[in-house]
Amino acid sequence: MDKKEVAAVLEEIALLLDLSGENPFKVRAYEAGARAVLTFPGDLAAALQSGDLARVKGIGKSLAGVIDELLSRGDAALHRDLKAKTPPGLLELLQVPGLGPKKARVLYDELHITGLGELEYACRENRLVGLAGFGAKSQDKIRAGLAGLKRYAGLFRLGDLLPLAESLTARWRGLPGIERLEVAGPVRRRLEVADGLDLAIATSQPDQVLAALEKIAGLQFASRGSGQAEAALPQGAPLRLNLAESAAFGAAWLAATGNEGHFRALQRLAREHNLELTARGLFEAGALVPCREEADLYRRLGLPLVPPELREDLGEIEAGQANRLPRLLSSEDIKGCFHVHSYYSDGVNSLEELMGGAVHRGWNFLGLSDHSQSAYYAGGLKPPDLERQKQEVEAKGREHPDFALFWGVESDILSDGALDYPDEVLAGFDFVIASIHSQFNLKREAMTQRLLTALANPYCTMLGHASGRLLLAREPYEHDLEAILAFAGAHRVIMEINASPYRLDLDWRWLRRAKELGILISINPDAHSLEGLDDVNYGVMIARKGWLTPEDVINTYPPAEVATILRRRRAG
DNA sequence: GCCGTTTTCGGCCCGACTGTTTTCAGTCG
Repeated sequence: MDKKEVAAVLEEIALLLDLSGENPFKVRAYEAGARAVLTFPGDLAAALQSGDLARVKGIGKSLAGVIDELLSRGDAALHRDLKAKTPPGLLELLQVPGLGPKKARVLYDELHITGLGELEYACRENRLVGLAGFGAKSQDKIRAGLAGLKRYAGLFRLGDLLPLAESLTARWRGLPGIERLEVAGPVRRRLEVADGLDLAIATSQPDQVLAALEKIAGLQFASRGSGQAEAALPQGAPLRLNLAESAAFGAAWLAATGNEGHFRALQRLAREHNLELTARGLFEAGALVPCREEADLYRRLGLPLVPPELREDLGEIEAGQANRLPRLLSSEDIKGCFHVHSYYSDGVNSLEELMGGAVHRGWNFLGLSDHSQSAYYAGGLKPPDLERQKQEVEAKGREHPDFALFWGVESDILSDGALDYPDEVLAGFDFVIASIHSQFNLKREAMTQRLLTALANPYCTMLGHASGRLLLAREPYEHDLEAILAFAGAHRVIMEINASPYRLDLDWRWLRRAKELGILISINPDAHSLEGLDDVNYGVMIARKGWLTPEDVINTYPPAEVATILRRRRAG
């Protein structure tokens, strides 16, 4: 077990203890232990052996024992026992917004509810009203929460589907009968959420391929039509296969990639050229025009290859005809990033490690930004912590003169729009990311005003995760994004694409508008670990989807120019 | 369960909001 897995078990123990009504301080001890494990700098097993782990704050005798069990056997008796005595389905209830351990426990004890379906039924029967601590409003809130969960059912984040797509294609390429295998569908178009995974396969033996996949991957193809087959992946997402002869692969891949509007527009264009385009191929007077590549097909229609991210029927065909498709940003253009958390707040790595991670990725700058003081739950930095961090940043700067480490902060935007430190403290940072992390339920007007007040602060360099959404988990707060973008454009406030696959916020649908307004974009991984730095790639996908070029994105600028841009904003 | 010590037991404990209450518990970030 690695640190992450150990910490996850400790967290689940905390949750299970909480559900069983244990002493809240004991619960907190396991939560703190999980954090301590996650942020422990060295090797866990070695530290356990040497006794170093027992000296870590937050890890006492009991936790050290549990960790020992986890490392040596892969599980722990306490965890097993708690799971055994917790009714299955009780954990599931905690997904519902507004339902925590206490209330979930009441629902189980009083109504014997152990799952979302039962909970929904109980709400319909009006049975929650009258339970201790429940009333009409809490029942309504739970019902709304359940409806929200249902709305998300059957949808999956790009951040889950894309790695899955990559591992499956890597495994299946080269299977007998498969001449070519490519990702298609919304995942290839880099939509932030999708209803499944589409693959396009070139083969002259579709039956043999499907049989091989059934055997090797344990798939059961529920439907199997002409050139198509569908199965449920073990991970829960539907897998749709589109099979075609190599000579028609271009059309099959294009059709399977979509979107529908884009493909239909191409079909219309084909008719204008006296051609017929279907998922089975491109035809001229009934005869197949061989197009193995999508590019062949676009060329026949008088178009350059439209990058898959742009295929949303949002003017990309017209732009292609006018030869005005943008030179899209790519991961190779990235030279660094902002919005990285260290172990000073809720990240797990040291400054040295994070800088190493940046260098390893071929970057030459990094913008460190831990949480500000009001973010208690995330270990937000008080002024003395800032002083310590500043000294370390300066020391690192001297040690690594070829690398630019910018010192910043992710400042909470307080409810009145103020930032989380006085101006004289803010003035000490190289940059400030202003973000909302609490009080999400303001009315649209008040929330917009709050955001505008924050942006009007000259020390606010950029706005973090503008909408506050969590994909498939939390809707955006109410706000007038047009007004916010207009202000940002007029006052040179940078807008973040939060590249965490849980956020992807700004939404790509607003990026062309942002560009129109002259806004500079920063692709921010919101990294809490070294691996988190790679989330920049999701930001690049979203930027491409929003037609952005390297010039639109601060991550592509050399460090000296970045520094100038940061200073310029302050000068007003 | 952990910590710290005036050392083996008492304290730990953010702040806002909501909804259920009649002074507070639960939830959330």
